[in-house]
Amino acid sequence: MARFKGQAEYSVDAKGRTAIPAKMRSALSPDALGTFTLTKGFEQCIYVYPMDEWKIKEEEYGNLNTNNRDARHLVRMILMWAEEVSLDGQGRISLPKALSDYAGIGDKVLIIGAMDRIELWNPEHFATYLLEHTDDQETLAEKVMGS
Amino acid sequence: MARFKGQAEYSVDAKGRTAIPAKMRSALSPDALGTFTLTKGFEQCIYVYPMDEWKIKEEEYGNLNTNNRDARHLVRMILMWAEEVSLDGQGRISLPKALSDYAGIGDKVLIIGAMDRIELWNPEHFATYLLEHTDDQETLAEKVMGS
DNA sequence: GGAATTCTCCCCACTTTTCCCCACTTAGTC
DNA sequence: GACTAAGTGGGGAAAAGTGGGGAGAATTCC
Repeated sequence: MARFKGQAEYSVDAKGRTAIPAKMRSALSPDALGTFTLTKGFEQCIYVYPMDEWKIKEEEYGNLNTNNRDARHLVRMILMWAEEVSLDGQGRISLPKALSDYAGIGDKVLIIGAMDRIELWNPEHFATYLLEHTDDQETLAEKVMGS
Repeated sequence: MARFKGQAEYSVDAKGRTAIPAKMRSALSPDALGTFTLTKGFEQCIYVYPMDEWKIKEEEYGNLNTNNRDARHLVRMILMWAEEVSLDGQGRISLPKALSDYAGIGDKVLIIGAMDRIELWNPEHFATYLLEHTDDQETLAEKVMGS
């Protein structure tokens, strides 16, 4: 499993391309073949899954019971936004317009490593997000991992 | 498990590099391969985990369910600050800018051994921290380890 | 159906940063 | 007091990030 971490603010050029940090590229499994699936993330960001990780997610969605209205809806919502992109010779990907609109990404993007995925944020949105979630780490850690 | 101890005030050069004290380097497990993961510590310092220790932490985060809002936030908060660095030929690491900004580290750094991790402090911040936490060791020991 | 436009992708070029290596200074040891 | 190891500083090659040109495919418009 890929383990992404770290943060970086990169620019998005006029063609809608942005580089994936070298540190994260080197964390990629060779199975990913330089291909990612981008999709709508929670909290107005873009999730970037390496191909191999995405396969696992896809599997999970495939196993949901499609007779369940909520499951059906969830799968639609996730898949309709999913888009496959590949690294170019310079280690960049190009952001699909629908997704960068959703995330409000202009000419700057904040790239965050979050375990099995990379997240792309509008830097200002992220700052706001941080202000709205000020729970300190100790409390959170206790809530989530405690016991 | 590595057991770091001791303290030292070292300089940070113009390129943002700082040496890891030889005493601590020799306490490293060979499994760490001279690689560390730096991350945001409590009380405005930087935590430095040898790679082998970090792997254990990472494993825990990887098992969290990212469909849970709090878990998602926790993973972001921790991993976005995590950065992997390696010792150079002279036994130094280079401090990522985001972290040295957070810790307010300029051209001097206080290096403290703290069991399984090393901590990096702005020397003045640490002095202030000491003044603000004047409970004497006996009282503390009783509070924490008593009974 | 054909022409024009747009879009995508690949390649090249430039700038900045990072990393590796060499060298000097200081401290500690025999 | 010389030798060895530890800490500090800097030069230069290599890699990473950024921007843009141009060929070819796809789309649109007439």
